[in-house]
Amino acid sequence: MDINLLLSKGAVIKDYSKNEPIFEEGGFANFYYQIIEGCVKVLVSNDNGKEFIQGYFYNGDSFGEPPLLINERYPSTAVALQNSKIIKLSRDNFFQILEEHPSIQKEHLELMARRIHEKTTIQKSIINQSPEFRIIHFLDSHKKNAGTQELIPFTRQEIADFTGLRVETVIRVVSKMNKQKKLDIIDHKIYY
Amino acid sequence: MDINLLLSKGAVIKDYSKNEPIFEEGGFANFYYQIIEGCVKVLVSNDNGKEFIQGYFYNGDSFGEPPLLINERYPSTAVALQNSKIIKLSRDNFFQILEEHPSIQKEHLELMARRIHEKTTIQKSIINQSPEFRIIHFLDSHKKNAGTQELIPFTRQEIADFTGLRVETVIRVVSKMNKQKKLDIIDHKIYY
DNA sequence: CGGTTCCTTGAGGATGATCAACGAGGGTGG
DNA sequence: CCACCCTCGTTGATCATCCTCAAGGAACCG
Repeated sequence: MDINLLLSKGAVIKDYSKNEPIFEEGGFANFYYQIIEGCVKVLVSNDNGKEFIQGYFYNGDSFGEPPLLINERYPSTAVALQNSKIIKLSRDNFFQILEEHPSIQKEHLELMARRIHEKTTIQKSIINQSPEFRIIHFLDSHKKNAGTQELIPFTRQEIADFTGLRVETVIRVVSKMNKQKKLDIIDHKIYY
Repeated sequence: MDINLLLSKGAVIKDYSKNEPIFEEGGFANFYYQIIEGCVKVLVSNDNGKEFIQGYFYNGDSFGEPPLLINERYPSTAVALQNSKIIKLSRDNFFQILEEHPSIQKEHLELMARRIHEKTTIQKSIINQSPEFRIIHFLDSHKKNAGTQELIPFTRQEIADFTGLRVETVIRVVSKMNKQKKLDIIDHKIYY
């Protein structure tokens, strides 16, 4: 969404430092957040501290809208992965923008639809049980261009957190896939 | 959404018989669907035919919008659980309604937000691994009123399909929970 | 060079899936 | 009314698999 529009409605730009939480699981949703510069991770964690990554968000992305739209508590936590500039707008003003700009509302509707679609395919890959299947789905969904082989910019721990697996499992599966020529590992880096 | 409005835009009412598919995984999304009378199950299935239920939908509910909104293929399948009357509207006319009625668009935005919220909490309960945890989450989310104990109107197979577990596991966990007084089983029926 | 962070390997164990078999109830048609 | 067939619930035994725990190696960075 246009930053000037946000500012004109009273949005403020806030700096977050690396690892600083932006909102936390269980808290009420009072703001619309959009990244101006930096990177944000949204995750749910379970009782043992194991975390499941919902997504990474970058410049221009908004995040955490669903609880804001339905006046619910956050089921997830958002933290800055680097020092980041984030613009935040209060709920009332956000709703006002949606009302005044149907095209923005439409954009958000499509965005929500896209997130649901993503979540459904992720659920599918998780239910399919096999760790290899889950990892392949993760790799596929993070490829920019089909066809060409590219470096995967994620650590094994991150892949584990995205797929709900454990690091060791990811390492073993990935190295098995390497032997089967399903991907390449060069200097510990994964190419797929 | 108001049925007369849908009809005025050229929607048609179609009868589906029990177990008849309404749309299928992999197919393109061309219609908006809303139930007039009956019941619909939306599910994803994996390679072994195991199914994971996304949700049941009843009178007045719409379903299958996300792929329609973003012009994608269905990741899931919808089937009628009983003989049902369903009203369907082509994509173009659906979009036209959204444009002409911002309040309807807003409703759908909120609906999508609610679905995301649900999915996130379900993911959370699945990642939390323990079958008991998953089943408790399912039971909680299907209770009408907190506080009072009510009959759970689902078979063990359905609970299994909602939670991604196997029937036998559900049976064993539920009967363990019964022994631990976390719920009651009377005449094979579950009260929670 | 010392400290992170990330990657790797092995052994062992827990647990849910799988397979097989059976019981119980409800509805239907002969 | 009874025999049959469904669907649903139940139980036990076995198995495969991923998690857990523990330890150490490799790469990177100030």
